[in-house]
Amino acid sequence: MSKTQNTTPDRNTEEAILQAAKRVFTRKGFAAARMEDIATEAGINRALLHYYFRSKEKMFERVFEENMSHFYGSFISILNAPAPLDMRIRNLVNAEIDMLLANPDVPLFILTEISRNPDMIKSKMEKMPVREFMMIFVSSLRTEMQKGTIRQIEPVHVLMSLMSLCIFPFIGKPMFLTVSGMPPEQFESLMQSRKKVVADIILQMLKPEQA
Amino acid sequence: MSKTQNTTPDRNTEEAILQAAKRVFTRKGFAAARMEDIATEAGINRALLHYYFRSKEKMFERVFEENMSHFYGSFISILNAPAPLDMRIRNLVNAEIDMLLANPDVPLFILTEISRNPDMIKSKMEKMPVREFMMIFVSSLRTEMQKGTIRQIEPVHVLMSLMSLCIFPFIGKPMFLTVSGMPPEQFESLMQSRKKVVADIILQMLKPEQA
DNA sequence: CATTGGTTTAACAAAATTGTTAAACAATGA
DNA sequence: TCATTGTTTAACAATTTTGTTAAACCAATG
Repeated sequence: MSKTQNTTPDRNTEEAILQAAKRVFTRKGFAAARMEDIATEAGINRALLHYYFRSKEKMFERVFEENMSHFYGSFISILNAPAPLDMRIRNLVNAEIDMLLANPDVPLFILTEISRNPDMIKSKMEKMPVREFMMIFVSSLRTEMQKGTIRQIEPVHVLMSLMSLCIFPFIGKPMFLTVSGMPPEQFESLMQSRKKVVADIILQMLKPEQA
Repeated sequence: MSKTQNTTPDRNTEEAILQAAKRVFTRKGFAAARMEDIATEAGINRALLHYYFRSKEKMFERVFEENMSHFYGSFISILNAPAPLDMRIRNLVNAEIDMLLANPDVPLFILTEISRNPDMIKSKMEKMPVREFMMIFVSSLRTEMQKGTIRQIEPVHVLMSLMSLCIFPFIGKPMFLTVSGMPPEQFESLMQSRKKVVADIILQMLKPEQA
């Protein structure tokens, strides 16, 4: 919110509200988030939320779309870059984990909302080039298999493993910290070391059999 | 609900309500679940829910505890069994994936509720022997490392990978099906084939270096 | 310095959701 | 068959949450 009032629509206020909404929705999900929470987070009162965004649903849509971009955005560009497969995988894992460190609550948010409103995904998904990404990835694997440079393996298991290994630790973080007794500050450095671990696992999966 | 009314408290009705509550809470989470939804699912009306369980919170607690047992239950017994490490890992993965096939919505439910109410976990967790499980697992890995039968590797990464590879596909299922275009009926058989894939990955992680 | 126009708010209204109660009901046993 | 007792419900009350509005406010401009 701007302390100094303007005669033109206040982009800053709108943006500040949207960012507050993003924080609250992303942490709590649609159903548990209260308009009051968002107003407080933005430092204003509820009526103003409706002035800028007519309803809770409309605000949520904006937040969902932004988070969707974060979630899928990191994939896109990397696998197009012309580089050896192993480097592309290492780059992908690094970018993905960096994105997750910057947006740790996004995966649980996205997957929860999708599970609970599966129809939403259909429409939103079409705006995102996710399927293209999948196809590119799968077909580069198949090409390498033909050449015999990697092992015969279902590409779907490779992709599923890659995503699982990167994303799950962030979804399971609170449980993991409690169970392990690890101090929260240490989590980031664990994820940094995890970049190499994950990439190594995936490349090991692909390595031609030898014994 | 029982069609025939009794003069003694009706265990069946109570149980039927609890099962209905479990289905609804597990699919929608606490905040999005409506008492009305649960009543409808159980084939009765709302007042009866309060007759058996005073409040939404109390019903939820029962459901949460049951789901918590499912979530952690499969781990416990297996790693105690005296068998070679590789067999114990294969058994663990098989049991875990079987549990998930029977309760596909449980992980997202548990992790969502824990994220949004981290305090709850502290108290509930103490009733579950999860930490013990972790300790057993970690120390058996360390023992093998001492003996040189497995590679030097952070046990925490092994455990984290194991859980990620098993659990994440169920959390990401709706997204995954949409993105891949795979028909839902095929998901179960994918998970069956995944048992071997996951166990192989973990054992590969542990195999002494050789190249 | 008064008017103008966007901005902000407090107070209010409407809707959705949870929780309560008094009375009807159905099976059992006297 | 009638009274008893646990079961079930419809109607109601309370609370929580979302959405609306009229009026106050403030900066810019003439």
